[in-house]
Amino acid sequence: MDTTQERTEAQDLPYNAFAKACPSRGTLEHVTGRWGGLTLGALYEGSLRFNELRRRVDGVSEKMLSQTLHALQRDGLVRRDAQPTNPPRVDYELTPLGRGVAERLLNLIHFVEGQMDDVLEARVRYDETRGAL
Amino acid sequence: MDTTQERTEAQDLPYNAFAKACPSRGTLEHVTGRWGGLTLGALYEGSLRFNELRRRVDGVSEKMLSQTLHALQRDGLVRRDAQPTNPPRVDYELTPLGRGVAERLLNLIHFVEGQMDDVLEARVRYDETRGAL
DNA sequence: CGGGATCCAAGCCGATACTG
DNA sequence: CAGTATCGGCTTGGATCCCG
Repeated sequence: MDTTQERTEAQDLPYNAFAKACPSRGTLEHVTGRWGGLTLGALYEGSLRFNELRRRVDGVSEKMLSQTLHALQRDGLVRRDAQPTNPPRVDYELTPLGRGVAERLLNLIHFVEGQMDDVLEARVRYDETRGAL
Repeated sequence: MDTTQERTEAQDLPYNAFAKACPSRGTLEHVTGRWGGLTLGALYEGSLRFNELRRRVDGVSEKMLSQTLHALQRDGLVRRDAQPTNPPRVDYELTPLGRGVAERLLNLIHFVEGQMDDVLEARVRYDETRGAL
């Protein structure tokens, strides 16, 4: 049990996202960023080519997808497999580490999707009371 | 069938975050946004006051915390409990819905924290090969 | 203490054009 | 097909000041 009131909540763990300087925050932001999560989610079903991915992640621009992919690749979550053919063919797939992240992410995504009716209802109630002012 | 080109695009599932127009994307962004995840995570252990929360979520500004809290409250994930005392006391706590989201979020956060050594190592490898150019 | 309002810098991100 | 480079608008988000 916890006698001290100062809980860092992870005295035994080396990384703590709640601390400003922790590097896990950066990775978390790549992963939960606007396109990071959807990109990892899309790749969970299997490897995809650049433009396939673009169509899957509806609304992402070339630039942002490219940027997102680079960040994820650098963090070791995505692997890039380029064949020097003509026309070029480049496949992106999750690393084992990426699969672990994507799994948790999809878990969250699906949960939220499943609760959207409640969320939308809550919004209406909120806007009724607050928006009336 | 769908003769018009304006597709509501979720014939089998009610919500699909991969579709550009799906409202779940908005909620997902509140939840996975820069401060949303950490805020929900911090509240998972119990209700907190505004400035307690601010200290927990290291680095967040008043403005962003306030903004984040409003969005989460509107989505029905956080409840605000204000006592009209002097000085004022306002407690924030998760709703049952918020607990469900926070659980999945913490799952992701802890997983990433646990893999940071691998991530950092991957970054070094990436920078060695690509940064050398 | 618990915020709201404002100003301003940094960056996110899309559109476009170009390369291999 | 698979990207990179650049420009520019719009948003994000921090700092500051203010109020109940």
